[in-house]
Amino acid sequence: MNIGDVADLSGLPAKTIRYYEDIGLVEPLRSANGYRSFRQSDVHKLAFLGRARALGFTIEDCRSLLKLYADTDRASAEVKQIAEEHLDRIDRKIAELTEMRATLSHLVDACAGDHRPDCPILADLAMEEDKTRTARAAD
Amino acid sequence: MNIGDVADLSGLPAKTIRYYEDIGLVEPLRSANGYRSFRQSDVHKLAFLGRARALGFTIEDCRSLLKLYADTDRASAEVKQIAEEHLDRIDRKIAELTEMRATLSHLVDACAGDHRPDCPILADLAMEEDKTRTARAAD
DNA sequence: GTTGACCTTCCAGTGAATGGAACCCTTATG
DNA sequence: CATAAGGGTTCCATTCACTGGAAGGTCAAC
Repeated sequence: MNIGDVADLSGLPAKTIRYYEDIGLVEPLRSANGYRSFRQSDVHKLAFLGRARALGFTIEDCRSLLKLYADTDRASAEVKQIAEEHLDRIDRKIAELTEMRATLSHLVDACAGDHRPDCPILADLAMEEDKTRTARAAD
Repeated sequence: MNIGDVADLSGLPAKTIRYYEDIGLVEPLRSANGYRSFRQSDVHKLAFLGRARALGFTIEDCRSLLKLYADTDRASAEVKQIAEEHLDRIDRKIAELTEMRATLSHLVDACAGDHRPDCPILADLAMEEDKTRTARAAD
């Protein structure tokens, strides 16, 4: 199969598939004309990668997961550990964003958003000691 | 003030401050010895930048916000718009992560995490049509 | 005069692709 | 036979916001 078909099947852009070959995640064969020739197993691997990436696993995680997938003697504990670490990363990220969101939405609510220059958002960023103090006082 | 003091005051690494000069966010003076010489206003700007970045604004957002801050004829609506767009970005990101989190934690819970090879996480990534089907059926 | 803590510039790398240029291969059509 | 469309190929540059490191200049103290 050529790269275009694989792109359609796996949902990954051809560019990305080439990149994945570059970094050694897949190793398609080559046809006589120099075109990449993907086996069924390559397509499967790429779809696997697509789903792992969609869950936010890093490329290095993906590499490990693929290795574990290929190893029928693996311990599921190894897989689980990777997934749990990733879950922690996600939780930390969500917490960070949620905090940003809280502060920001607070500021947005306080801002008139009209033609006048007075702006609690800027005031907060500038840390002007003002009447318009917000949650940032807790810093 | 030299860069080290400013780094301490603003909480930004010296490297980052140099980078911000590079991309034109601050323009410190120079002493005779070639050292950067920061005015009070530069320190203030850098602290502003630090807070804006901590809220997740992009560098380009920061550039716009600084410009608006300097412009006493601004309309707060302009500031608010930038903030609201950013809030949307955050919300989208949180939603994305929350979905990842849900799927992933589901899989983690289903995985024994022992010495045996059977693993619902890998099964899901490989899309094996199995007893261990999860929410992914909705795809 | 030498140590050590500063400061300088410049170059490379991060993650995970993505965009584009320049060029080759295949197939169909005039 | 020419050529045009629609594949494919490689290689290089760019993204974002820094960060690390090398090689070297400056300054204050001892």
